Amino acid sequence: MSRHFQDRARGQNKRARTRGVLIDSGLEIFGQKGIINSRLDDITKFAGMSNATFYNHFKDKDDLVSAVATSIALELVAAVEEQVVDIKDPAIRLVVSTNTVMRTALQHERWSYVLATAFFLVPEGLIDVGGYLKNNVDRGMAQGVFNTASDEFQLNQLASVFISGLRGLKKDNLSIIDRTSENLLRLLGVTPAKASTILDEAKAFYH
Amino acid sequence: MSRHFQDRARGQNKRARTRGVLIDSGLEIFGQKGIINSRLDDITKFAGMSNATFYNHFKDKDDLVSAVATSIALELVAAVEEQVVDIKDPAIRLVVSTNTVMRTALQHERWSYVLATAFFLVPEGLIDVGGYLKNNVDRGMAQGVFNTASDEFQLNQLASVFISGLRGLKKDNLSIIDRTSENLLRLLGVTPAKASTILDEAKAFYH
Amino acid sequence: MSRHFQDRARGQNKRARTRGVLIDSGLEIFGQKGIINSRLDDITKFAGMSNATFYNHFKDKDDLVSAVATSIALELVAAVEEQVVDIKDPAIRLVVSTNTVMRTALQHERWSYVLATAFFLVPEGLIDVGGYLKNNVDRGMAQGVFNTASDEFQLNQLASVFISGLRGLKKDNLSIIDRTSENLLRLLGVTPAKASTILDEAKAFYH
Amino acid sequence: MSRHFQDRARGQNKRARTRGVLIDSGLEIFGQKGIINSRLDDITKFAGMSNATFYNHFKDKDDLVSAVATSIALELVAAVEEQVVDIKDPAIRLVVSTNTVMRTALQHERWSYVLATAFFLVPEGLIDVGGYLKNNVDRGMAQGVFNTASDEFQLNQLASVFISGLRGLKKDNLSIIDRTSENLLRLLGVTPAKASTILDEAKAFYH
DNA sequence: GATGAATGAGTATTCATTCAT
DNA sequence: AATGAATGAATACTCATTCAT
Repeated sequence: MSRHFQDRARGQNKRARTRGVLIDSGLEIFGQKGIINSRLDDITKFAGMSNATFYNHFKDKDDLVSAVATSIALELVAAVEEQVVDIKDPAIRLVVSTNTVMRTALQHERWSYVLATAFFLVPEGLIDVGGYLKNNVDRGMAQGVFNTASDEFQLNQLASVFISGLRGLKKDNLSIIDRTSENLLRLLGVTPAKASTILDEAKAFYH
Repeated sequence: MSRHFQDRARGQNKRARTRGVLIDSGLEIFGQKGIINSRLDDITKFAGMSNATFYNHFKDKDDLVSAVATSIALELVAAVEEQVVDIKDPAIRLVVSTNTVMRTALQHERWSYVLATAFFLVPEGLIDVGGYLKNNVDRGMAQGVFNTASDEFQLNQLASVFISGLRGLKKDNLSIIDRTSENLLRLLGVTPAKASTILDEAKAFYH
Repeated sequence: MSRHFQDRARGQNKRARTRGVLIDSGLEIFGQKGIINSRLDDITKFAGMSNATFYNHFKDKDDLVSAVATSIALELVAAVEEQVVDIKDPAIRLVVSTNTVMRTALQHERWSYVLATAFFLVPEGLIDVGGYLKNNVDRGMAQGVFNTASDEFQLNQLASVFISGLRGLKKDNLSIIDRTSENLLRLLGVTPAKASTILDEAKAFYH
Repeated sequence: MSRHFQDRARGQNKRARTRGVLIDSGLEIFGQKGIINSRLDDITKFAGMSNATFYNHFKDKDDLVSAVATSIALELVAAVEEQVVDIKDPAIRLVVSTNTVMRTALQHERWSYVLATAFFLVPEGLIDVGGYLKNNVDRGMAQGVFNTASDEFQLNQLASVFISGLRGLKKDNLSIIDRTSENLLRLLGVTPAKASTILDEAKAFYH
C-alpha cells in the first residue's frame, strides 16, 4: 500500500496527517474493491481509526471520492507543469503531458484505475483539467497546428480517449502511452504522418 | 414512456410479453434515475406488477441491466445491418453505421444514456458489437482505407469515442453524429481532409 | 431415490399415484436438505410437476410433512404387527418391534432421519404409535415383567430413547439396534442382567 | 421478563451490558414464540433498540441462539460445579447434578424450553456439557457403580433422556426431577432397586 | 481530535400460496 | 387433474451517518 498522501502531509499538523491517511486508505480500498463497492467501514478499518473520525475530516463518502481524485489530479498537474513549462509547441506539449501523466500514474498503483473511474462517476470533479486542455487546444488552433473544434463536445471526445488510454495502461506495455498520444493528435486534426513525426520529436523532451 | 420491447413481444406468449414490459420499465427507470440509483421497487411498481414477479423473469438487478442493454444493442445492430448490407467501402459503412445507430437511438428516449452507462458498468455485455467493429476495421486496413492497429486497445479507444458521442447526442444537435464519425475516421488513420470528403460521400447512402 | 410410495399406489387412480410421487419427493428432499430448509419448489421440481399441482393434493407444506411421516409410520406399524402377532411376552415384543422398525427403516434411505425430525417438529402426528407403546407397557406391568410408570412422561422418555436410537442408526453398525432395545428395557425397570437375557431370547423370533 | 444476563453484565462496559440485554430478550422471545418463529424485529423491539444494533453484537440470528444457549449452559454448569465439588460417588453426583440443573432452570422461566430446543437445533453448541457427562460416566464405570458403554451413542441416549425430562419439567410437578434421575441411573446400568436407594441417599446432599 | 456505540432508513430477495386457463 | 404465471407478505441484513463522552 502506498503512503503517498500521508507522506505529503509529513510535518503538517495532525489534522492534515490524518486526512492524508484517509486519502491513502480510500485510494487503496477504491482500488481493491471499486469505488461503488467500497464501504466506509473498510476504509476506516484500513486506516486504523474509528468510523466516526472520518466525519471529522470529510462531509461524506462522495467527499472522499472527490478528495482522492482531486489529490491525484493535482499531483499530476504539478508534475506536468514542471515538465512542459519550457515547451512552446502545443503538439509537443500534449505528447509530453500525456507521457508525464501516464508515467507518473504508473508509479502509483491504483492511480489510473481510480482516476478513470472517478471521471465517470463525478466528471465535474475534474473540470480544471478540462480548462488546461482547452487552453492548449486553443493555442494549437491559433498556431495552425491543430484542426478541430474546441467546444465541450470535442473536449469530451479527447478526454474519453485519454481516460480510455489510462484504463488500458500497464507497466509492461508502455507503448500504450504513445498510442494514446497519437490518437489524441489525430483527433486534433493532425494527419497520421505528421502525428508520427511529432511523437518522435517529442522524445527529445523527456528521457 | 416507450413500449418498444413489449410491442416486440406482441403475439408471443405471456411470459415473453411480461418480460418485454419489465425491459421497457427498466429502461424508463434507469433513464430517469440512473442505473445505480434505480430500485427494483421503482421498476416493478412502474411495470404495474408485483416485486416477486420480477424474479420469475430475471435472476437479479444486474440481469435486467444486461437484458436491457442487450435488447437495445440487438435492435441497433439489426437496424445497422439493414442499412449497410450493400455498402462495400468500410469508411462509408462506418459513417452510415454511426448514423443509423445514433438516429435510431434518438428515436427512443433513454437509449443513448442507458447504453452508454451500461457500457461502463457491464462492458462485457456488449462484446458482440466489438466483433462487428473489429471486422469492419480489419476490412478497411486490408483495402488500405484505414491506417491503424486493430487490437483490443485501439478498439477500446474507438468505442470510447463512440460512446462519448452517444452521451453527447441531443435531438436538437444532430451535428454530433457527423462529428463523431469524423473523429472515428481520424482515429482510424484517415486524414482530416479525406475524412471530410467521406462524410459527404456517405450522405448518398441515407436520406 | 426411492419410489416406494408411488409403487404402493400402483394400480390405483391417477390421484393416488400423483400423491405417491409427491410423498416420495418430499421424503427425498426432506432427507437431502432437512425439513425446515426444504422448499416447495424443490419438491415439485423434483416431482416433475407444477408447483400448483401440489395444492390439488395437500393443504399446505405441513400437510405434506405429516403425510410423509404418517406414511412411513404406517408402513412400520404394519411390518411390526406382522412380526409380533404371535408373541405374548411384552419384553420380547418390545425387542422384536424395535428390531423390525429399525431394520425396515434401514432398508429405506431417509426414513430414520425424516421420522426422527418429524417427531421433533410435529410430535402430535405420531400419537398412534404412542398408544401402541403404552398398551405394550401396561401389559408388561400387569405381567410383572416391567417395573415403571406408564404415564405420558415416561412414554416420552421411552420415545426419546427410541428416536435418539433411530437417529444414530447406520447400516454398518447394527449393534445400535440391540443397544437401543437394551436401554428401553432398562428404562422399563428390567435389571441389566435380565435385559441381556431377554435380548438373547428375542433372537429366536427373527432371523 | 427476566433480566438475568444483563444483571450479570452490571458493572461491565456498555458493550457487555447491551449484549446482556439482547440475550435476555432473545431468551424471552424464543420462549414466547419458539426459536424458529422468532423474528429479529421482535427481539430488538423487545430489547428496546434498533435492529441494526443487533448486528453490532451478533453475526446473525443463529449466533444469538448459540449465545443464549451457551449462556444458560454456563450458568447451569457453574451452579452444578458448586454443588458437587465435594461429592465423590458418581451416582450421587449425577442425581445432585440433575437436581441442581433442573431446579435452577425452574427458577428461570424459559430456560428449560430454550435449552431443550437449542439442543435439537444446534447440538454442537453444547458439546462441553457432553464432556462433563462422559467424565462422570467413566468415573462411575471405573468404580463399578455403572454398567454401560460410554461412547457417543450412549451419551446421546443419556442426553435425550435428560433433555426430554427438561422439556417435561413443570413447577408444580417436581417429581419429574427424581424420575429423570432414576431413568438416567437405569440407563447407566444401575438396577431399579439400587437406583431407588441412591435417590434417597442423594437427598442428604441438597435441601 | 478521536471514538465506542447506536441507529434510521433502506432494499434485495424468498417462498408459500392463489388463480385463470 | 394439471399448470403457467403472478403475487402478498415477510424478513434478514447493510451501511452511511450521528452523538455523547
